[in-house]
Amino acid sequence: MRQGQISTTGHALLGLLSFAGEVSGYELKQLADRTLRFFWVSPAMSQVYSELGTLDRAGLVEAREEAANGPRPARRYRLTPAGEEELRRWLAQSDVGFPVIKHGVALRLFLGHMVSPDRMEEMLQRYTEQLEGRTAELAQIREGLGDDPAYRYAALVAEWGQRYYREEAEAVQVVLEALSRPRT
Amino acid sequence: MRQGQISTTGHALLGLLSFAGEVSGYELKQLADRTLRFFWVSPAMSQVYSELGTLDRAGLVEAREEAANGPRPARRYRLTPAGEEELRRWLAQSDVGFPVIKHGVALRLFLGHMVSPDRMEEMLQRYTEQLEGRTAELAQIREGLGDDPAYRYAALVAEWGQRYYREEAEAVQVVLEALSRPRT
DNA sequence: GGTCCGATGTTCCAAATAGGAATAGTACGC
DNA sequence: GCGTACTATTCCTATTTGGAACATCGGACC
Repeated sequence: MRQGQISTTGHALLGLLSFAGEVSGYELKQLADRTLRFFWVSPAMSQVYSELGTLDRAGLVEAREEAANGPRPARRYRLTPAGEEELRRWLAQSDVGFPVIKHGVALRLFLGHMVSPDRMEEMLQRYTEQLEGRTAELAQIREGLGDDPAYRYAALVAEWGQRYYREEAEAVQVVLEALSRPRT
Repeated sequence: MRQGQISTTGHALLGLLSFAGEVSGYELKQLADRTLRFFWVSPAMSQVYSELGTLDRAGLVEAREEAANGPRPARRYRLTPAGEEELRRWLAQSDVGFPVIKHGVALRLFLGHMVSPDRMEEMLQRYTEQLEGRTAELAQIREGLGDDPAYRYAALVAEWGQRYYREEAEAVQVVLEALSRPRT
């Protein structure tokens, strides 16, 4: 939890800023929802703002107040050289924990002895549909990235994600089949 | 976040208690580390105890103070009928969110433009090793479950997990190959 | 022109979670 | 008899979540 002062979320936001140029907290949250969400928890609105405050005080991002006479004034943030340095340092040094999953479907399957077969099947079916939706979303994102070398790594992650969703869908089918077989 | 008074973690603990019989907070945490951890966040020690307190006050678990003259006295908890009912209700009614992953490896791959190729490869290699370790752990657990119908669902989850780890390992290999190809 | 709606933009608050440190008693090997 | 590891619980702090509340702007619509 402790690595200097900046949390993992803080570093993730620095990472997004390294793509984004100059954005408001609101836009940063939207960017997180379009990217981070697929492999990390997209931080809450409130956390985006409080984290930006922390990063600002640490000199890792720079805020620019928009002219008050323009449209909707907003504070826009961008990465500073110190911020980029900190991000590189973190990427090089921080230890990479094993992924943590909060898998509600697996949790409920685990407690299957307390769930009606109908409900279980419905749940798995619904998950399959959600997976299709996600796959489509990700496919569209992947397409949008093209083969622009600037998005090389994002593309790799998107492809990994698509693979994962496909595999999950298959795994669910296997479970459904196992459940439909009468237990010995 | 709000579903009566009991959090998701609370319900997960109720679920574990439905397997465990009568256990102390410490044992419950250990059980969570051996089971829940593979598909959910294993709650912190402190949270296990505070959650047990909440569940107790709600009448969903029952505490029994061990005789003070015995060995290490411990408060042991077991599920009450009301607790089982609540668990069934929750399983039947609560909505099942799409899984959330905190995937440090994917996060760092996403930010690959700021990571040295060596570090990236080392990280992916290390993840592969961790996956092998986890697969072995899970295989052992799966074996321990045998084909006891009492553990039917646990076995399904364990098999799903093994599948997932295998797939992750393959996906990492694909990424490693893509990275080793010179970019066009 | 006025009015409603949805998107933008930010702050605030309460609760849940995470991650350990601190504290103790007990068992067990040596 | 002593050190070490395991059992057991409590406490503290920081992080994270999930929204409500507030305000402003741009268009759509009548």
